[in-house]
Amino acid sequence: MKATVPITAAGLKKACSQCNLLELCLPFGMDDTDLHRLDELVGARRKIKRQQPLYRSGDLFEAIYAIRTGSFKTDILLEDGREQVTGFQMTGEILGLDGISTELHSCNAIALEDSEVCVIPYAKLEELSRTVEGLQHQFHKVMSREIVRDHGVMMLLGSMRAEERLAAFLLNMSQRFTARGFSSAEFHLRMTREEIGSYLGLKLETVSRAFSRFQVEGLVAVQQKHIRILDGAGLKKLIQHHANMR
Amino acid sequence: MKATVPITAAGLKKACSQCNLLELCLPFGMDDTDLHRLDELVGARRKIKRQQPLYRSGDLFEAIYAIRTGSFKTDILLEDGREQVTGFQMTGEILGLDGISTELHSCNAIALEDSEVCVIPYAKLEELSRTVEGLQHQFHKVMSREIVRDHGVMMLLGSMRAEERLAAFLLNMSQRFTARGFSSAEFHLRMTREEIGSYLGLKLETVSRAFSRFQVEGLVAVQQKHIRILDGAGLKKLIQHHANMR
DNA sequence: TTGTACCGTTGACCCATGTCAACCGGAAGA
DNA sequence: TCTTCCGGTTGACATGGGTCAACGGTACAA
Repeated sequence: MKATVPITAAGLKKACSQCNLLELCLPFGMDDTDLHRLDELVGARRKIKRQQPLYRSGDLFEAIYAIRTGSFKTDILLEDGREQVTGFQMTGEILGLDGISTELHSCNAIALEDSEVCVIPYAKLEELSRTVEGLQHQFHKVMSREIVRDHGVMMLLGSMRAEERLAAFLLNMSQRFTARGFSSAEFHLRMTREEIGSYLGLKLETVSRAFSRFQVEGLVAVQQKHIRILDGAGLKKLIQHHANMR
Repeated sequence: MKATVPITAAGLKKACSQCNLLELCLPFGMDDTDLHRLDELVGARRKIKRQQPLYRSGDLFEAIYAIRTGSFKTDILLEDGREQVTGFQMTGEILGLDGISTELHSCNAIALEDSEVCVIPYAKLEELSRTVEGLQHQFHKVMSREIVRDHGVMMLLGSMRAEERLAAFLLNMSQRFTARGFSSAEFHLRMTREEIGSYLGLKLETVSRAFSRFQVEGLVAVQQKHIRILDGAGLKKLIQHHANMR
């Protein structure tokens, strides 16, 4: 099923040390000497077409992936067809950490647009991180950050109301676009209302209505997937001042 | 605030290699030689009284903890007072992984009963796992398992109805008691209805009502915190066959 | 052992969000 | 360029779970 995926093999050395995603990705905080040793780590790049899976639940786990271009969603499917989107990933972020525990992937990673990832063979990563302290430390931080992020989502899902969830989602996206050098106020969402809804534990109609209400209240300008944040402070207030609900 | 916590310092060597929680805890799957090297890792034990924090959000991160006896909850507090319980932990499970990313803890860990933990200084753990492959690998698995578990909770919170959530919770508890050599059918919950509710994204009344309904339907016998599972298969069906909801 | 505060249960009512349905516009493919 | 279909919006209505309140039992502290 995932057989004929193009591997742009590549003797392209200097994978990490010359990558402009440095500050966002695995090598963050590593010094120059360590950094150059990282170059041997990245095996190949892989291009994934929009809507195609990078890996699927049940696939053998062999590598983690760093997103070079594009974006992904990860989701879990229940037997009865229900889907839960567990996250959206942007450039520089790491995919596949779920596979380490059982050596099988436990979720699907689907490209939201044509994308490219760096393949980081896991065995190599463990080996190299035994001698390169900076890598070891950074890798642990990446995993821990994922855990903290997930706890934040649990907070969203467990204790916030529809509008608060959407506000938190928009602020989070804005912040991540900013970190990548894009506008914090204006951006293009790559996912559908349904995918946002699944992520936030809401139906797509509820997401759509919340967007409309935000628009009416002058908090954001929404045109399909194009979002312009007009009052970020207002969005923040929405999250904080809804005391004693749920 | 956490100043006067008793540290049962201890020259008690053989911390891990003689611990009966071996199969559940960090050393799982490590061979004898590696195991003995682990003994140097566990610095001290620490006793925590019921309702007391092992650590709090914002505390400096220095160590992770393995639960020797007792149990804990982890939670996040929002400024406005809302609480989200992000997990319940039992013997052999690891606490504190959230702290690695920022070197500050990002949640509170509160003892649900008088408990004891093994303190594993993080710097030492990183150092040792650079030479002990088995430890490195096992530690990564523990972190990854936490990520997978969190995704499961997101599934609960995002796509399941109240009774499904509670059924999933009970089955999960049952399975974890079984793994510890206790009855899978009869156990004592250490947390309140409110804490269960917070974890499952429900109000305590809803949890209580769901328990009552399960009782009426002959799925479980509930007497306060004492739970007897009468029809585990029935609980499983509840989760799976509620197709096309949410 | 006794007292008490907390925890759990239950009922009545209400509201946020889900459900179902109709319609519209734009992006992708022919 | 044309066509089609998917994604998004909006309305009307249904309902699961939240809210508020009363009460009873139990486990913990003194």
